[in-house]
Amino acid sequence: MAITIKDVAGRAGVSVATASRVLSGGRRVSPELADRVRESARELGYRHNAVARALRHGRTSSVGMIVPEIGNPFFPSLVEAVERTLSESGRDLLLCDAQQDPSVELRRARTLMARQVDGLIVIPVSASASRAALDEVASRLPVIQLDRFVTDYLGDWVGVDDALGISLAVEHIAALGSRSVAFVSAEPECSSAQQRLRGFTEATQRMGLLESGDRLLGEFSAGWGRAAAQKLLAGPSLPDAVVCGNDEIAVGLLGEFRRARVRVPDDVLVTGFDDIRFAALADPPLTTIRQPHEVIASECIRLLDARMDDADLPAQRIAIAPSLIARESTGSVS
Amino acid sequence: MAITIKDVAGRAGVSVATASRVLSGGRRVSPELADRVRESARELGYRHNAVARALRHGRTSSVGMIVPEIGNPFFPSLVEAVERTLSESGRDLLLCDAQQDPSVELRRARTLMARQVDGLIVIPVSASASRAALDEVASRLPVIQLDRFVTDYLGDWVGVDDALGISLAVEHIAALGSRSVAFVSAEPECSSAQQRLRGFTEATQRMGLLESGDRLLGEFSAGWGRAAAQKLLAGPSLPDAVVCGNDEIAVGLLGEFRRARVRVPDDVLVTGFDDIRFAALADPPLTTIRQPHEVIASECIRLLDARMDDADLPAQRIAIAPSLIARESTGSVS
DNA sequence: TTGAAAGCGCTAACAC
DNA sequence: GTGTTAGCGCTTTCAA
Repeated sequence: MAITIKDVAGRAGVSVATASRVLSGGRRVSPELADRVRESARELGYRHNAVARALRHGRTSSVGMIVPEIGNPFFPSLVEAVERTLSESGRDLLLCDAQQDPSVELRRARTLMARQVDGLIVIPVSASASRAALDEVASRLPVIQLDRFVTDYLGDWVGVDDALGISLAVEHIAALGSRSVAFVSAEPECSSAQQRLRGFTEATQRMGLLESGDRLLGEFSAGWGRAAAQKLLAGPSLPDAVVCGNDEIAVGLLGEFRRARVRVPDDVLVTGFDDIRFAALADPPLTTIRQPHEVIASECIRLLDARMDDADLPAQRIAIAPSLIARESTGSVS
Repeated sequence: MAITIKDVAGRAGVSVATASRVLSGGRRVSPELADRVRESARELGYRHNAVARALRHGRTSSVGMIVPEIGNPFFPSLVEAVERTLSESGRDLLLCDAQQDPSVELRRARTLMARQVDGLIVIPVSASASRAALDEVASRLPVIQLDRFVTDYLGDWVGVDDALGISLAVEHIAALGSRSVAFVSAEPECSSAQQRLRGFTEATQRMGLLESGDRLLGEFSAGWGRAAAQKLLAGPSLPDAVVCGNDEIAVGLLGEFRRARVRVPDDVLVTGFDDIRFAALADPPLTTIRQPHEVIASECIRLLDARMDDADLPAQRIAIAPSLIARESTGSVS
């Protein structure tokens, strides 16, 4: 059996109360006893039991996080930033993967609640079907929606301003002289897809651009990018530019254009969204919308802490402005 | 305060023991009482407290995992596979990021131990400096090294056969007629880098290939791939082929070759390692060595469970054979 | 300043 | 089959 505080106290010849006071920082203990306790803890190799502490305290100093799919290259950077931010305040992250399935998401939310996480960060799988999980959790625990949000759900959210991001892309290609522009993105199943679609519609109208071809809506994957490129290529004429809903789509699209000997940016401009690690390594390097992960993560934790402090705080929705990173796929770099 | 089993028992008019028996499956309870208990649990919205259960049981049904850097595109797929495998047996994953720093790695190991995880999966940051963390953990807890291992450390390990992987790549390019071959990889700081280097040396010797240029050793990043490409380009002549230590390096290298108008595979063949998501989307699509994540993850959990069953089991090292995925970067696809 | 003791929520002997 | 109770390891009153 592991060493407990009782063993430490026994060896130091003090009560467990005193040992506890020394070991968990709390109240004043005479220097002499304190030394004896620390000494015997060291000798015995004592390590505190966070489970027992949590049961006693009613807090676990841990935060749960549910991600739609950790394999998706955008999420790990967010996870990394959140984990780092939490660790600064001595808290740990319990990470769960929802496997893109709202019912898995709900199960994960329940196990995290059972584990008494102090708060929960959710990137919802779906703008509608994730509602059940959020409602159930929110009645018991501080929850922050990260990156995506559930439609008409009144709860805290921190993420990038998706619509603004797309409008940055549209303005960029318009400034480069594009008149006709296609949009390749995901079906508006999650809020990112919805907001990016809305951003596209509004920006193109505002700027009086022609929309070429249908808006092609599939999923946030390179495979869909490929398929969409084929549809565009099969059409009567290519647009001047293609704005993509995320980088994976854009990379797939670039690959298919390359295969078809369509030159980017000479024949058509292409933009992505997220600035994932490989955006800069694509051929050509991809102009995209960068999300400031660190800021998003730290705002998320700040909001979570505020919510933990005061459950009655009015809900906040924090939309953070992204920035455009111009690369060769829009010809902006020689 | 949250609903406890006491509340449920009270409302059902039974003892907490009976309520517990019903709610946590255990022993026989008369159908009538069982129904009453379940009913009142439902009405009150009772959810069990895993922390209390863990304190009582001495098991948390959770497994810790420490990853060198979750942002690195290879690790998320491993994390995903591990998380999925664990969830099949009702266990959760506590994920920590070591930020590529052995001292962070040690701290993370300690907090995971404090949280009483039932076992720990570590992808060591370093083949030498990660030793301290492993030793400290292993004296108290079942640990499995995943993917990488610590030199001369006698403990379980599951991963891909790195040397074999590289030799597959070398044989592949040799079969395609390459005579001179360069190796671009990371400094042998972690075991993957070490084994891949060894695999390269042995395979080239075995096959009587010329090694062209120095082995270029930097880090597992696209940036290093770029830099290494420049070094190769600055040399007197390009090798017939470049075998890269991982896909990120290869992708960086491809980018730089493209910029320099070196044609792949016409002028030089290039191979990667890992088969990350973007290997197939690179330009040209990258021939690489695929790691079977699912198999690796499930073997890892199997071994962890075996170790938890019997701490005296002799250490096992399970090297899983990777496979070569031929793509256009070695011209294997028309 | 220190110690004794209660109790966080749960489960498993142990009694009945 | 059911209830009573001890106790997992820890912190924190409450007394001394």
